[in-house]
Amino acid sequence: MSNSGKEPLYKKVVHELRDEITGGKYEVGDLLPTEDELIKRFSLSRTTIRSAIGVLEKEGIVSRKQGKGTIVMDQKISQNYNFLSSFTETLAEKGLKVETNNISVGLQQPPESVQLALRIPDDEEVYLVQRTKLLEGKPICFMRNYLLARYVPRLEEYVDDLKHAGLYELIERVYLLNIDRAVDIITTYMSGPLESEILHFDEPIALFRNMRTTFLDNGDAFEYVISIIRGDIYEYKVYLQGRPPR
Amino acid sequence: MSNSGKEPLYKKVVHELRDEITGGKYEVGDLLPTEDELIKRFSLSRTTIRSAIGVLEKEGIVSRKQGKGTIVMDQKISQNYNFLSSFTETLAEKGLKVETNNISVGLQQPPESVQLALRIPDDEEVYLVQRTKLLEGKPICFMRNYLLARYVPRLEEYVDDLKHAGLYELIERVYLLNIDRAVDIITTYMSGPLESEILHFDEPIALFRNMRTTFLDNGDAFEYVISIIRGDIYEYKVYLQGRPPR
DNA sequence: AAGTGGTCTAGACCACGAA
DNA sequence: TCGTGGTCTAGACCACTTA
Repeated sequence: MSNSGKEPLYKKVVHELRDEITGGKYEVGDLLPTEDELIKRFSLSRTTIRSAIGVLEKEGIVSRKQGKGTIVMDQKISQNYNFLSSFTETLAEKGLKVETNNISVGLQQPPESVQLALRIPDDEEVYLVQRTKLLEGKPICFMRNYLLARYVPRLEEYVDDLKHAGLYELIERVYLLNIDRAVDIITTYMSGPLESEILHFDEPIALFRNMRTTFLDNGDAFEYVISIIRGDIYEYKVYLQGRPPR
Repeated sequence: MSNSGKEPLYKKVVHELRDEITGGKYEVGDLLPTEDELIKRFSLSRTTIRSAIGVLEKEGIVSRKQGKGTIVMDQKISQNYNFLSSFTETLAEKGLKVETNNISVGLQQPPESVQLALRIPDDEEVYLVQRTKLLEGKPICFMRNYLLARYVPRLEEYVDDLKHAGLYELIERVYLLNIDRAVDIITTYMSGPLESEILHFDEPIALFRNMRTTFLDNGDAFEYVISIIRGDIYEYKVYLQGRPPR
């Protein structure tokens, strides 16, 4: 396999094999071609082929068994869970369109809980971005993002962009920051009057509260987000693989 | 580095480096020794060192940057989330002890929702295991596990073991099955009278409903579990890393 | 016994980041 | 420019599964 473009060879193998698997060339439980066969087919070394299969295994769409082969797993269960996606992106994958409403941005002294989550001193300023997410015109989610101000100077000038683009997209495009990991803590509680008003429902319902801390690729905490989500509409999918280390 | 024992060399490197990181030898944001330094220290090839660092990266406790080095991330955020743990194991990690109560086991024709989740015909029998989990003597969780009967024959004979050991432990020890992945779907709803009675609370509260489908390492669905969990006590932590493929 | 994936070596060149 | 991690080769031997 020649490499005229810039993409690494092992990634080309990943793409080709993933397309074949999701395209239905193999049934669930089928064996992928052996490593030797793939070496001949792509004219690549074993190391390269193995690193490609390693990517597919990490994504959960194949499983390797010594002495047996590489088994095709059910791709229905191995969607893009557990990757860092925004609320909008998650629903877009299901073919649902999310709009943003009632955006407000302001510079703040962070409350203590946010200082703790971001591990910052109490004189470090943060931006508070508040907005409502609508699914098919109806409010489904209310979000409060606290962002470290020193990373996103003059954020208020970009409010209009937020109406049409995602916050993460803005951060990566305008401020050239690399967000690559986060921790979500998900709890649930019964709605009160404020939630009823913000999300436009009448009877009390169960709500998700998602507290996310986002980290940059240098290890610094960068953002703390509290999302209040209608529990009667939304659900979380979490993909679990392997036993814990140790 | 000699290999007198059976453990692969790269895993020894993983253990040694992980111990150093969690033991506080490096601060968050510090650089790990370069690959060349580790090659000399362990007297191993670059490939082996890199595969060890790859494991640590997958666990989220380091992050590699081309041209810069390998950065130590905050191990507080990289606990054993997203690995396949039982309810009991998850709480045990926090130092909490969970007891099991009111166990019942029976052979059933599965309801349609379970047939769908496990992808089995409607004449395939399943065991239904029901039980209550207690945290410090108080009910916190009610679980209904549907297990494919052909994988766990005569399960009812092991009910007494379930009082003291976890279900997964029993399955791995007695039936020699390898469970290696699962999908959780988490929703929330308001409790009704039945939930109040089972979990012993008075006022209506918000509950988690966790629907887990468990898969064996051959790709077959094996078990479907519905857990009802008190939302005022429990929380989920999900560790997210990297952007989705494609 | 044969065939599979798992581990490991000793090199090579490339792409990126910082000085 | 130099040092870092990223990719890749062509081999070797081992461990596990199946027949």
